[in-house]
Amino acid sequence: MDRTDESLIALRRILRATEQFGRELAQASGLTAAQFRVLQLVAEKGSITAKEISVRMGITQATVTSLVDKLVSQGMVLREKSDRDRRQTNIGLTERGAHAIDEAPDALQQRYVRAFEALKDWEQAQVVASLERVAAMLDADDIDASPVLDIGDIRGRH
Amino acid sequence: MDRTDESLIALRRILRATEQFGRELAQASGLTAAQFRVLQLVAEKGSITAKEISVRMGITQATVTSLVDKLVSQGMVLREKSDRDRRQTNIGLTERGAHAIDEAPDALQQRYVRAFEALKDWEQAQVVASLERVAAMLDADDIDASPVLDIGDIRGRH
DNA sequence: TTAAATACTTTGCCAATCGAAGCACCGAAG
DNA sequence: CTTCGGTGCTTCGATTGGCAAAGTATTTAA
Repeated sequence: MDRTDESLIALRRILRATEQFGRELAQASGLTAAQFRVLQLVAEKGSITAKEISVRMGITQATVTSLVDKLVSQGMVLREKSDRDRRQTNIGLTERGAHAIDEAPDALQQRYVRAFEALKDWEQAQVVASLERVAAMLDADDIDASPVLDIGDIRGRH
Repeated sequence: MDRTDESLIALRRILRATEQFGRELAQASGLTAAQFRVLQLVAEKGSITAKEISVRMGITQATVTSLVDKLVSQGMVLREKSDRDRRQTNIGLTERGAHAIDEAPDALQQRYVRAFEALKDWEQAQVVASLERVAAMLDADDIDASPVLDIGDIRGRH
């Protein structure tokens, strides 16, 4: 088996583990993975528009609306019309939301974080470099958006 | 920002790109990502039971049934009662299924594969090593849950 | 002032997934 | 041979995430 296959297999393992991760998170926090990601974005920016969430997550606004609905009904975030532009809705974190962020992820990432931090310094550096490299190789957006000519030309219909 | 965060961010990028990947695959092949994974398992083993699919994919049998239903209705696979144990259903690949496997994935992995193969030898080695390491760190989770025997019982509430 | 663009919501749809309940079948214990 | 608990699968009813299209405000350009 060649290296390419090995790398694909490892990738698949990563994906699989992560899916599982997400399901456990759902269990543990009462939030689903998608809802949690929204919550993280809100927390990260303090206040954020639906539009920006949709762009950052790569989903449509309609979907954002429905995710935010769920978070609102759980009291995790709240909507507020923007004053600057009254078409916009700013989504902000509540106490509960902040609390959920603090609690939930910890349990989930802990294992990975611990293992990662147990690596030697140069090992960590190597892992980060490799992950970033892989991310770049996979990231279609990069390629679409970049002026690079040699890749992806044949792909056609998008 | 510390290395741990960097690695988590890169991981997230990988996941996101992969989701996108899946959606493109759905577009290109008429199969969804989940259906495609089932198809791959069938192809890999030649003939496989629903149970085994559910274990390998980490989903319930109910879900497998519905995925296989869709593949059957598209003529990609077929069901056959096992002779050895008539409770079991063996799921086998059709011509069309085999064909779909040959066609679809290629177009999709191409981007990654090309980029990967463009790396220098030592870079490839490093990427593979890092991915495997990360997979192992994430999988640790599985190890808790996966003594295949007790799965689904101990974990209880799902 | 009016028309086009933008930000969001609503509606109606589909896929993936689950748990619970049901059916068929196997194997072991009588 | 009959009965009964476990196993493999399907059915049913929900929920979530996701999308596209149409609708509602609101801003901006003409």
